[in-house]
Amino acid sequence: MTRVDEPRTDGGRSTPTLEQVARLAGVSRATASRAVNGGNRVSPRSQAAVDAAVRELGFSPNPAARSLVTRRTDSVAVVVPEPDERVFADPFFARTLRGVTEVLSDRDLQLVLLLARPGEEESRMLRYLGRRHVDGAIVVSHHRSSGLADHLADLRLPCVFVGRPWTGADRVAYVDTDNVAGGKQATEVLITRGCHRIATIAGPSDMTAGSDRLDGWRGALLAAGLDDSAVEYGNFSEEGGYEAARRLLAHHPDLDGIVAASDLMALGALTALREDGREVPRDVALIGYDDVGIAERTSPQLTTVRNPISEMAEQATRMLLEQIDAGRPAHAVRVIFPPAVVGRDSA
Amino acid sequence: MTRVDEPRTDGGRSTPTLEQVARLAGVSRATASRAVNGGNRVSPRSQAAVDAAVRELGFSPNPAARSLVTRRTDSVAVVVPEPDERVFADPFFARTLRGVTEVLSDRDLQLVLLLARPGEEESRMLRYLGRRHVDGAIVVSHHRSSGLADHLADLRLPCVFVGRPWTGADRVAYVDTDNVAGGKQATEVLITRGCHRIATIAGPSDMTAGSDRLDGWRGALLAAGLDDSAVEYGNFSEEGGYEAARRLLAHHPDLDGIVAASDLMALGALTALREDGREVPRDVALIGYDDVGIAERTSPQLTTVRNPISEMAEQATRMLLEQIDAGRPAHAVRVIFPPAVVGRDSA
DNA sequence: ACGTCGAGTGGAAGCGCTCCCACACCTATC
DNA sequence: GATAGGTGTGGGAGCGCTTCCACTCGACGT
Repeated sequence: MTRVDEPRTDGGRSTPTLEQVARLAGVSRATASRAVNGGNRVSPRSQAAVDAAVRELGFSPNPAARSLVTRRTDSVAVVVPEPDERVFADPFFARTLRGVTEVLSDRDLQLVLLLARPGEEESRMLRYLGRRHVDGAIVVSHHRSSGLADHLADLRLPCVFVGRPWTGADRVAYVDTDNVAGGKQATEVLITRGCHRIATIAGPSDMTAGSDRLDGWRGALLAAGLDDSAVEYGNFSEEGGYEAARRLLAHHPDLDGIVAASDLMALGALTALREDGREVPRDVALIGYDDVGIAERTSPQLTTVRNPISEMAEQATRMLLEQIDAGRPAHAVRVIFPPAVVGRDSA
Repeated sequence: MTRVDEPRTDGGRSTPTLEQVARLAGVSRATASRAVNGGNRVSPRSQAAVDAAVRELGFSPNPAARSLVTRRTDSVAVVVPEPDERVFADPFFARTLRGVTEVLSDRDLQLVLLLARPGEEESRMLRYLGRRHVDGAIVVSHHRSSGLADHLADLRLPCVFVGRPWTGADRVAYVDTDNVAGGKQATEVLITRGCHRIATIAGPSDMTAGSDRLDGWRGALLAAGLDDSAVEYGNFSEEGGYEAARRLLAHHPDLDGIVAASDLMALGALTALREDGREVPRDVALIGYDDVGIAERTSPQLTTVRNPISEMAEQATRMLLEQIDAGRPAHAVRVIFPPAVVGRDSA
């Protein structure tokens, strides 16, 4: 009984092709293709035959072959040009991602997460995008990020930025919150409260969110005729906030209000204030920014400014889908969401 | 029919193909292909000509066309069958992802992150994997997850699980830590300390990490001739730990030691103990698990058990690459890492 | 001088799919 | 009855790439 062994490379069973489906269903490959893709202009009879064949063979279309001809990949990238892994710890990022997947799942598009630290990884990422491995990209840009917006505009790849990019903001679409307004509102809360000496712990100056919030703080103070010299910078982290607060206390011992550009920095400030024997909000009123979970766990609970993160992400994704649908060229639209003060106990 | 060949759709400039590169370089498409792909069996002359043409045209190979023939996609998935977005907040996850990208970047493979809540999203994910959109998958499986291991084994898709899967553990490769040993070691710390009434706040029983650590706890107690009846379950979260600790205190007021299956749960227990007027570690010794950032921020600082998370992820990825390189069939290897107690102040 | 070899090359055959087109075949409409 | 329009269908031409194969051509042994 000499039996010729099955080809071992595939374990005997190679993946079925549309050709085989068509043959089994007794139709042409063209009809089988139509049936598989939603059944436009296919008779119920053929449709049923193809469906049965697909089931029997366990057929699933080869995405490479498909996108070779359709010129679509049915996947979009979420680009995170972030130097360190703290992004993950950042609830902002998680929510953004959820917002994106939410919208994407309606359309059966796949999400490809591209993490890239600046440098070699970033250029690899640009290469990846340049090959049009994806139909479009959502860029969660926290940083000045080496002209990513311009790069993508040059590539003519549909893309939407979450958060205004530093450069190339006029060439790509983006969604953002009005950070100037948010900084202003936060400051006004303290002004209304009767604070006279209001400091700020600003975010990194290489991030639009940081510098915009600082501008808002400044605008509110000037409008109220107050001094705007008490500024210290932090990197959005708790430690940064702690250090900045200590510097503020050293240079401006008379301060009675602090606007922090993030809840984590406010948390650090809280510690510094406590150490300095100042009670919040009695001695110093404090307001944070972001309202992503931390603010309600501090004591006192943090008054803060909330951004509609999920909505932003969903909006960005919808805008991306529009671009993808409406042919390649991107359009420099922008959508700005309003922030909202969430009053709690610290101010 | 006279065809008017006016490709306006591309705005004049369509992406260059290998054909054009070859023509410009004065070689055949075959040679151009070889030159582009590492230049095997290509004369320096041809190589230089092709390189120049590639640069001039800004050519980048079409990945769809390439994978249609090579049958590789040069990308691997990280699968996260997690019901909610807390995964992102989990430092464990972030570190895993970093470990994976670390190894992947050496090989110019792209990471595709697949998030899927059980249910519709999960079946979409399986479809995606079934189409062999990726060359392989790393599964970060926290859950009993509907027989994912079996599914993937059926698909004959190279894959490695991080954390032993509940079912199908004999059909897929996985890396894990020895959670039984970890639970045992943690418990032994308390025993050595002189605790007599040692309770545990166990992880969810639908996760191998949870049930293994519980087994370790039990084993240590029995070996020491101690009672193993003080068990409460939590979902690895702070709140869960708090509630579990309260139940423990109610049912076993004489307890003098608690082994928590996660640092977050230990944190919750810390609060419950404080509320109950018990001092840690004087009245009750407490030990956590994971050592991912939280443990050193509590007061007292948490004694805990550390897992080599990055190493696990890197190992898993390397194993996946081996599978991918060595043809399709997966091999049911397993690599178990040892946990290590990190002594701090709480026990 | 002969064969032999390996390096370098181009022709051409696909990979599996979509979609244009031509062609039936059926109603409506005038 | 002829014209128009719609529907379902299959043939076939690619999409852009890799790779098998056949071939040439110098360099080398004998």
